[in-house]
Parts: sequence; structure tokens; C-alpha cells
Amino acid sequence: MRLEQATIKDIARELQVSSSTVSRALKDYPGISDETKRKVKEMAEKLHYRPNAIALSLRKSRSFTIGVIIPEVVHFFFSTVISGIEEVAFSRGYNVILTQTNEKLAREKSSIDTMLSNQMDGFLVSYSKETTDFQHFSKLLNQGYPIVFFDRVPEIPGAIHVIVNDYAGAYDATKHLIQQGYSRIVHLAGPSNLKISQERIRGYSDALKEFGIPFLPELVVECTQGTDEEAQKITAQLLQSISPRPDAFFANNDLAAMGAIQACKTAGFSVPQEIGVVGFSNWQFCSIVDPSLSSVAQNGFQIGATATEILLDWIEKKTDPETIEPSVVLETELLVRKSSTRIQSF
Amino acid sequence: MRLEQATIKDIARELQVSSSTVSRALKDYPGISDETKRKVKEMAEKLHYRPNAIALSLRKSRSFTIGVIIPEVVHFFFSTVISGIEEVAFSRGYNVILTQTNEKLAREKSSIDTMLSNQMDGFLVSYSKETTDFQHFSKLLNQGYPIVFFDRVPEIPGAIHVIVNDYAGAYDATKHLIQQGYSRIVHLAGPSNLKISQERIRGYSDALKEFGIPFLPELVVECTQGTDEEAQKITAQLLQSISPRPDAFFANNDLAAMGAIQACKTAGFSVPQEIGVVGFSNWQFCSIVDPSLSSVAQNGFQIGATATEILLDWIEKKTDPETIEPSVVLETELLVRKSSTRIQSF
DNA sequence: TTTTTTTATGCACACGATTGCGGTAACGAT
DNA sequence: ATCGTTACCGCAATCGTGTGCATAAAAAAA
Repeated sequence: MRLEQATIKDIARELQVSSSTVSRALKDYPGISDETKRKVKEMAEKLHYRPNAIALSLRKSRSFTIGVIIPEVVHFFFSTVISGIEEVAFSRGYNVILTQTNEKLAREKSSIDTMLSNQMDGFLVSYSKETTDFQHFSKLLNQGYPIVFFDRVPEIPGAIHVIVNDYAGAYDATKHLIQQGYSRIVHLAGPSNLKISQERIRGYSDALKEFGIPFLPELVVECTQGTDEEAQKITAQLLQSISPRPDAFFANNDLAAMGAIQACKTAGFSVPQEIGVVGFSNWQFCSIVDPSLSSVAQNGFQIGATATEILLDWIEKKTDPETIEPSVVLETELLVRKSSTRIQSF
Repeated sequence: MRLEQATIKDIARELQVSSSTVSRALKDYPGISDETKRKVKEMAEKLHYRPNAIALSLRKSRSFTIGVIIPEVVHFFFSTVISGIEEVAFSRGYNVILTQTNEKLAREKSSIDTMLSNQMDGFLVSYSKETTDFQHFSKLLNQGYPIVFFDRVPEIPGAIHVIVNDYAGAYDATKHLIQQGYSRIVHLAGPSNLKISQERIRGYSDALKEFGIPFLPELVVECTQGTDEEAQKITAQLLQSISPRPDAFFANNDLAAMGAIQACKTAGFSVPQEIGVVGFSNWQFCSIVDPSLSSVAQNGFQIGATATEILLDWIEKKTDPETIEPSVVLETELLVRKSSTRIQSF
């Protein structure tokens, strides 16, 4: 049996005043005597009064809550994004409701449904791998709901994005490998329906072009799942089937990069002396594995924080959605570690 | 300008009936003609009617939302717990509001405040490292709010816990090291105010005792932060200062274990031939590092899922809080990998 | 003293949905 | 013609808070 929360009415009854007076006194409205204000506040304190945010939401048609929809929580990158989101939301007085889609489209849609029922003030979304049609999002946008997409962003008119410069990240990584003397560079790519995958391929390809290295389609292999097991298999196979053998791997994510390293070791090649490897994301373990893994760092925290700032400004009408930069691109940073360093520059 | 959500009143107006009729028709109440029900449902469909969960919450004094308070999101273990929580909550029709305390007590308290304002139906809590006094929790409990603690659990009467068998996990790990022929085993312990740290020390100590190995206080070192850097420093120092030198490290977490391994390598010792290492938690990277890291797995997903099941049963009064097992202890599993295997048993 | 202004407070309704209670037809039975 | 029954449906209050408008009392101006 829960102890009842004290309400404005309780305070009003105790003090023999109306609840409107209490409401105004608590918010220091003009036109309430200091004496009354004092009494009201004292009584509020005494009764442990806490404003009922639900009632407030109903009244104001504002919930001060944002909905976050992501593919998976158990993912270093996404967890850092969540952290950034939570940090900014908290500091600006908003709640965060979280759902993961487990990469399922159906789950994505039903999440939106319940979130709409719960009167979210806005949405932060990174869509699932299954999502190829974006009507459920564009409908929301057309209805005027603020949505900011991050990382995985759809190509629909009016959508606001926060992404990292995948192109530049991939370009930098590839260029670095080339400068380290690797030339037959495999790209373990991500799911081809994601724009980030396409951008990274583009960066990879452009870097090759710039250094006069031919782009070979057979050196770009899609790793659908992005797990280390998958990458390990693919790498092992590539080392056998391609001739002359690849001498570097640029992976779409760090897990895949680790898979590649393992496969190389198993096949008897040393990393980085014979084969160089670079990952993407800069997961926590990159610096503690052996050899330490070079990786393109994307600051998840900053992505989350930035996306949330934009969303909240939008919600609070500080910014007209028309004037928002449709796409905020954060820079990546190539962190060179042992896995790709065979020329000691120091 | 957001398009207005259709309400029951809108449906009522269109159909020239009262809103009570609409409400009842939508929920298939008896006493409403099939004809009317059909019309109402059609109109609801047409107007894209979505029940306003906020209004419902106000009416029912139930928000169908649970508050989750954890130290940090960017932590493999906690992210798996969140995943388990989210999964169960979603399947049972509840929302999850997430806050991280960043290990700050003040943040913990203020999170509780805003969650109370938002009429959470219950709480899932793992408290911060700073928390030594639990009044803010016991007050909640006394007010009748359902709270289930997990991982880090307070010693207050009436609190429900979901934890793993830290004692057994530590015992197993230590026993394993002993059986592999290591005898001067260092324990890199966690913050001493956390019960989990104490339990692990107990398990470590009991395993030594059982095998007749003396417990040396200087071999138990507290790693306050639990980072790899910290563990690396401490390990390096221990390898120098203690004589005869330690030949194994059992770390309170995997990151610390990795730090220990690095320090060993730097000092010229090979793992596992000369020095064995076991971690705790079984983070994702354990299987992909070299040497792969033995670790005590604690199933975060299961912890989160179990805690949520208990909480929701409690909220829905399926179980009387008096009858709830005060402490659910999930078993750990020692995953033996290369970092602690010098006796090939196969 | 009367009129005007200021100050302090209450009334009533709104937000959206639910629900106990009661009302009103229509119909059949007496 | 009257009553009882049944089938449908509406009124109005409720949850907790905020706010425009009216109003009473007090103070100031006439």
C-alpha cells in the first residue's frame, strides 16, 4: 500500500486556501502575499510535496521526455551515444525513454507507436538494419514531430542528421595503410543498404585512386553481421583465394578487424609486419589488445550529445526546423597503433 | 506546428455520441451495440486515434514506466543488463526511463527525485560508488515503492536483490588457478565498500584456504578505479616489490586483468606460461584478445531480465512483496581460456 | 465619505480518458 | 393502459495542475 503523494489540494486543504493560490504561491507568481507564499512553501516542504509531472504533461501537452530508438544497447558505440544523450537530456531537464529494436523493423514501428502514445516531445533514432522503407519516419516528420537521426540516417526530405565523416575516416585509414607500404588492401565493408557503409567504401576507393592503386572489386567484401567470427572466416578465405595475397585489411568495425587479425595469425602471417589492419569505431579494447588495434575513432558521446542538443533546441522552438543545418558532420580521428605500423617514424 | 492527435472527443463529435460511449466501444464493453462499436472503431482508424497514455496514467495513477538507475551506461556489463531490462519491460508493455549517475551520489538522489515526479511504477537500481548511506532508498521502500536492486545491493531491511554468486565465482577462479599450478596469486580487488568486492575476496580467500595456501594480505590490492592503466601500474609494482614474485593475478574485472597482462608482458614474463591471469565479467573482448582471457562470466542480460520480472510481478501485485525471495543469486560460470591454461588437459 | 486603484484570492474550466450511476427509449407481458 | 425488463447510452465527477476572469477586501485618491 503506497503512501499517497501529497498534492496541491492537500496543501490547500491544510491551509484553508484554494488550490490555485497554492499553485501560484509555489511558482512565485505576483499577486500572492509573501505571507501566503511562505506558509504554502512551508506546508509543501512538510508534506513532502512533489509536483506530479504526469498531470503537468497532460495540461501542457508536453512530457519533457524524449524517445531514443537504437538497434542494440550492447554495442560499445551505441552505449557511448546513449551516454551522451542521457547527459545532455538530464542537464536540460528531460527524461530519456530507451528502446532497442534488435535490428527488427517490426520492433521499430511498435516502439514508435508506444512512444507516440506516451506523448514524447521528440525522437532520436538510429534505424535497424532491416529498415529499407522510411515511411513510418516521414509520417512522423510530416505530423510535425521533431526527429533527429544519428549514425544511420535515412534519405528523406526534411530529416535532420548527426553523423560522422565516414568518408574522411575511411579515406584517412586507407591512406595511412598505403603510406605504411601496404598496397593490396582489403575492405571488410558493412551492410550495403546503410549509407555509412557506402561512404566508407567511397573513402577507401578515393584514397586508392589518389595513390594510383587500382580499385579491385574483389577486395571489397561485405560483412553483413559484423562479427569477429564472420570476419575471421572471410579473411581466411581471402588469404587463400586471392593472389597475390592481400597485405592489409581495413574493416568496417573493430570486431571485424579483430577477426581479421586472428585469421592472419592463424594463417601464419604476422601483424603488422606482413599484414596491416585498421578498424573503425575505436572500441574500448583497441588499446589493450596485442597488437593494439589502429582504428578510426568516432566520438559516440559527442554524437549523442550533439543530436540531443539539436533536438531539444528544436522542441523548445529555439530554432526553426527550417533553419537547422540538415546534416551535422562530426570529424573522425585516425588513431594509429601497432596493428598498422611497420614504418617506425620515431 | 504539430498536427493535433485525435482524441476520444473527436471521435465522439464526428459520430454524435458521447465520449463515454466511445471509450466503452473501443474496449468492447458490454452494453454497447455492435453497430456502434463498429462505427467507433472505424472512425478511430480513420482519425488515426491513439490513446493518450499520459491521461491514462493520471487517471489510473499508473505510468507503466519503470525507472532504471545505474552508474554508467558505457560499461559492457551494465549495457547487457539494460538490454535484459528493456527486453522484459517491452514484452510486458512497460517503458524504461534510464539515468546514469556517473558514480555520483548527488546525481543518484536527483534522479530519484525526477523519477518520483514522473510517477514511476517501480525502480531498478545499482547504486553509485559514492553511496554509503542508503536512506534515500529506504525512504522509498518505506513509502511502498517497489525497488529491485541488482549487482550492487545495499544492506537494508526489506530490499530485494538480484546478484550473481560473486563468492562462488571468485572461488572457482582461484581454485582453477591453483589447479593450474599457480600458487602466489594476487587478487586485484574492487572498491572495498561494495559488497561484491568483499564477496570476491572471501571466495578467493576460501579457495586458498582449502588448498592449504596461506592468505597473504599484501597480495590483495584494491583497484579503486578498475581501469587497465591503474591495474598496469599496480601489477608492475607488485612484480618488483613482492618476493618471491606473484605467479598469477585474479582481477576484479576484465579491464584490470588486461592491465595486469600488459604489465607482465612488459616486465618480460609470458602469460600463461610464467604468470596466469583470470578476469571477472567476461567482457566481449575476452575471446578476441591474445592470449584470450579467462574470465568469470556473469550473465548481465539474465540479471536485468530477472530483476525486471520480479519488479513487474511486484508492481502488478502478482506477488506479495513479503513473499518475494529477498535475494536471487544467479550462478556465474568460469570460462577458461588461454591466459590461465598452462596444463593442457586435452 | 465616496470613488478609484491596488492587492490578494477564489471560481471554474481545461487537458484526455474512465466509470458509477442514472436515464430513456422500445418491447413484451399482464 | 400500466408495469417491468432489457438494451443502449449520456451525465458528471475524477485524476493533479495551470490560468483567465471575476471578486472581495484593503488601500489610496478624490
